[in-house]
Amino acid sequence: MAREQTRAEVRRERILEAALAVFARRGYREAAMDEIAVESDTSKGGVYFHFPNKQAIFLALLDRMAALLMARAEAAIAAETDPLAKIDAALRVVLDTFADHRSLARLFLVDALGAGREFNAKMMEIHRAFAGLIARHLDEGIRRGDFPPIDSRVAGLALFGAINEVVTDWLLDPDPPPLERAYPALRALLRRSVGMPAE
Amino acid sequence: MAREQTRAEVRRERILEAALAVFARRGYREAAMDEIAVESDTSKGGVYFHFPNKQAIFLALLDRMAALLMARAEAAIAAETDPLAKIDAALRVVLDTFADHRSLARLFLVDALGAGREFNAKMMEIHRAFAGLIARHLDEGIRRGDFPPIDSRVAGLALFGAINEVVTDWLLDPDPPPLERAYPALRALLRRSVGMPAE
Amino acid sequence: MAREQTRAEVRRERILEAALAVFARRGYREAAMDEIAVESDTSKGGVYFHFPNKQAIFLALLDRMAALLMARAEAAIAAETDPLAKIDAALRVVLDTFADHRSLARLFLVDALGAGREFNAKMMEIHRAFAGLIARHLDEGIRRGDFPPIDSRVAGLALFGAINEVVTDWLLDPDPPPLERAYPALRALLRRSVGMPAE
Amino acid sequence: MAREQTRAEVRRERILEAALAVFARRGYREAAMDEIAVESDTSKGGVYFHFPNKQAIFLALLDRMAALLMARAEAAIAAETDPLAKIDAALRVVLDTFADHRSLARLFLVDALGAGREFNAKMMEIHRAFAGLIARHLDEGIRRGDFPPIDSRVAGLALFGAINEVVTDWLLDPDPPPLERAYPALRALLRRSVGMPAE
DNA sequence: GATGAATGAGCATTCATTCAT
DNA sequence: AATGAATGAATGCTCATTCAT
Repeated sequence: MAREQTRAEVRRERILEAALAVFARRGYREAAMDEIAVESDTSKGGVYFHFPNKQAIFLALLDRMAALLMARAEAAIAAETDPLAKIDAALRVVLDTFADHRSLARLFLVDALGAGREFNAKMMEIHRAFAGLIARHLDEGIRRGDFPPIDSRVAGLALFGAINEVVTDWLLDPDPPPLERAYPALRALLRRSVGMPAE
Repeated sequence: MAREQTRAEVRRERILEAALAVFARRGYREAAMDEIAVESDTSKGGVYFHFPNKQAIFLALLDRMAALLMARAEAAIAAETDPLAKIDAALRVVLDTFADHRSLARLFLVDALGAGREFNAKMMEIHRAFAGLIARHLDEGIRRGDFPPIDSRVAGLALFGAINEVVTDWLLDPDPPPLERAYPALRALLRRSVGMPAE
Repeated sequence: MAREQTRAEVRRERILEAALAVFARRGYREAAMDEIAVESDTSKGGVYFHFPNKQAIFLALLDRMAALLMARAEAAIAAETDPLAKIDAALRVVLDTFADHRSLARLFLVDALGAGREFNAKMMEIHRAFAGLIARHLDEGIRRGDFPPIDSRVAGLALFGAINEVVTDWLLDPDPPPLERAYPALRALLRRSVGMPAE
Repeated sequence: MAREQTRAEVRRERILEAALAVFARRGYREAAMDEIAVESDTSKGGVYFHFPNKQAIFLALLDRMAALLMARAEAAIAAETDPLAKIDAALRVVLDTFADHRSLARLFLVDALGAGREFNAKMMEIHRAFAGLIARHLDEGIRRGDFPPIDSRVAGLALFGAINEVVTDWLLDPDPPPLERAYPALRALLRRSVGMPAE
């Protein structure tokens, strides 16, 4: 039976939350453990009791955010049956999630990539997870004859990258237009790229 | 007639070269000015005589690399007349250039993004320059009736992002397959995305 | 009852002591944080844990020395009732204190002034505190009819400056005569300047 | 016959002027040779051709300013016959000169003292020159029976210091009242200190 | 479990001075 | 005489990590 969270778990959670805020505010390199400790209402030693080092905290956050986004995308996809509707749904979820959490998205898409080579492996894993999700649905569409055949690994990456870039551009723009505005064009492009009519 | 480079220009060049090597080896944050000085066979003070700070060196390199890549792509495009051939040519140039300079590409596509928020503006500028190049040719194709209409700004970003992601995946892979292998699928996808047949 | 000093307080004290020695030996600008750390048997980081920067250490020392000197002067003054005796007592304390701590006096009277414009405000504050002390007693003497009236603010500064200069001359002299030797003349001058007979 | 200044002399002069401006603006330590070079419309190498090092420039300026001030004071004194009038005249000259050249006075009275121990000897020399000037006139007054006897060396220092402090206080005050306002009180004090009536 | 203190390697930058041309 | 380049020692400060209590 799931007991109440132990005190340790609560503390751990508080640290993660604080770290997310600090990383989002400062970026990975600029974030100081001191600040995370203060923001989580703990001592520096306390933080190190729960996490072996700074990297581990960041990694934990990456994992958690990736899992969340994946789960949302999967759910949205599962709720639809039509392959085109699935594409639409997933795209919408991703765009909405990022639009709602700008600084988080920035951390995830921009800072994490260059946070240091130690993160490269993890980032590859995450990117591949998303690209793989797309690829799996492509494969299924291809199998069912909805889409013409294509190297789904590369295609998955490419489609993921296409969305990524549009979001990233929006992230780096100091005075960005609403992200939704990119939706129709992106949708048309993605559809056509898999052999469907834009509309 | 262009006179020989002055001593200062030669030195400046040597510093940039050395910096490129060091940045590629270590990433931006890990690169030490000391190492750049040693590698360029200069003193630290000498480096600072030619560049005001570390950032400026990195920025100079980014600019230079972006210009080079843009020029190559433009040239390849200009050499073709058929819109589809233009796409092929540009894609090929980009893939080939990155494939030939892996660590440079890594610096450019991966490290630079997260090098610190001071670089975000410059990165946006560079990404937009490439996306804009694609967008211009899309617009022309649309105007000539080759492609169906689309929001070319978003499409340019998306296509740039698609290529980017494929290259980035290859960069982060510690044991990557040849990058050319991705070419056919990427080509098919790009073609279809602008309303052309895959073949 | 005052508990024993905490470990932190002890360490802080040790750093201040070491800093005083180093500043006195080298002057403010030449003093290196490294040296202070070594001399206080701490690490550089340790010093920075207790003080935010070099300036703060120097400021703390200035404050402390000023307070000490002021307290001694006040005590000596309080121990006398006759206004002339008060002047004598204060003058004696100041001269004795400086004579006993030559390098400290040098730091205080010579180096601190030119340590950088950041210290100007603090130095003005300290000088004014001493001049103010003198001015207060002048005012009282004037009120009691012991001295003829005068602008006590200016007079306080002037008298402080007079003592200052005699001490400073002694400080800058590489082979100085005993400072006490200046006492009789200084005493006569100060007395006369406030309208009292030299003897 | 004094030929026109050689080009070298002109250049030397320009450097001194520029240096004065820079030192007055930044203080000794903060002043960079680079800035002096630029401000004197020369190259750094050029500056070093005319002066062996930074110290030498500062020393030259100190000498020149001290000589100027001394000369003015001597002239003012020589123009009077009455000893009291001489005191008044000299005091007035000093106060006026400093009031007219605030940043220069700051350099001279504040920064120079703490510019580094290398300047201590020179500063002692300068201070003693002024104190000596006062002492000489005191001695003459004593010899003529105008003033009661006193140790004129100490008295000279003290009187110089008194003026100094009043000026210094005015210099360090970010929002100072006119310096002349201190004149009457200072005058009364100085007169009394040498045994003369305040008025 | 938690804390405050302590550590120390690491680093960008400054600047007086030198010197080949 | 003059210049622009080059030098390199010097230094304040940061920060992830450790550890005694």
